[in-house]
Amino acid sequence: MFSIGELSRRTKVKVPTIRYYEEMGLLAEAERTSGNQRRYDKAGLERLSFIRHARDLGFSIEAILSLIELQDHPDRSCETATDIAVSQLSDVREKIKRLKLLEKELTRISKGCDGLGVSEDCYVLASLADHEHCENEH
Amino acid sequence: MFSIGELSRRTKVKVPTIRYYEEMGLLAEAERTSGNQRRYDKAGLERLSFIRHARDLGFSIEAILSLIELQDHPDRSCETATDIAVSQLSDVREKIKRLKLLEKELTRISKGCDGLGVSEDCYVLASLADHEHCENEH
DNA sequence: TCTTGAACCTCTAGTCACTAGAGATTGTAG
DNA sequence: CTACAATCTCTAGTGACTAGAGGTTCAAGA
Repeated sequence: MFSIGELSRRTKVKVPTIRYYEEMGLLAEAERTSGNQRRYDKAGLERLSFIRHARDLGFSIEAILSLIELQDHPDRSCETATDIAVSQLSDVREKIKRLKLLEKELTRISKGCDGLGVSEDCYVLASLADHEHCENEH
Repeated sequence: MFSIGELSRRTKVKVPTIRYYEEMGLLAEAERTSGNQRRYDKAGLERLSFIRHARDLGFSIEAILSLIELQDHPDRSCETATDIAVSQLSDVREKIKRLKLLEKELTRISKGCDGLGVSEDCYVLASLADHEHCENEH
């Protein structure tokens, strides 16, 4: 059994975030000492690692809740879990696509400027003001 | 002179968002009719287009405020504007890098599942629980 | 001129996923 | 036994909006 601080150290999840996850129902309510402090065991550590990993992968709290519910009802099909992962994947791909367009435009914008003064028609500001300069939609 | 709704239509920025931008100091306080409704002209339209474009590119409200301040003091060097754009660009590149790693892992995860049931050791859940499965850091 | 109803106004509260701080209590090392 | 770090609960703040309540104004048609 270890404290919330120890759990935090082991999982790299901040203490207030752990309490927040508990409040959100991602973590079961922890056991308490006689003095009301939370104590955790291996199971708690594993569940928090799961949550942390899923958050790192960009899953929302809500999606993680579904995943956890699934874990707690192993009779159900795994399809839902796959669906959640697949939808997450398409989200990620969409984001990559958008960001690449932005990268292209930002590269163009930040290259164009000679640093001589805004009055000399700064390319950065002009580019942002005028969408016509863009080579792609966004 | 046109109304906030018309401005919204032309810039594709929602009405409450326009009011929010005004409150945040991104837009100057609009002129008002005798009945207290906002009226805008070409200058307002251009500034809002600028803001919208910058937001689309992922610039924060704060960054946009700096950019606007720069526009209002054309005596200053353009370097700051370039700096802001360059830092935005490196943010974007960092995000792309991270997302590509996630894409890889999510692809691996969502391929592994046969949909036969969570009890059969669902690959999605197992992968999320155990970081060791990852082929890369994150 | 009057009426209708869409568009406008302000204000407060909610969203997501935390983060920060106050003020009180508990656990533990020396 | 004493310090003091760590914990507790609670409230409020973050960013960039979004939603809703309840009231007012504008503009077009009769």
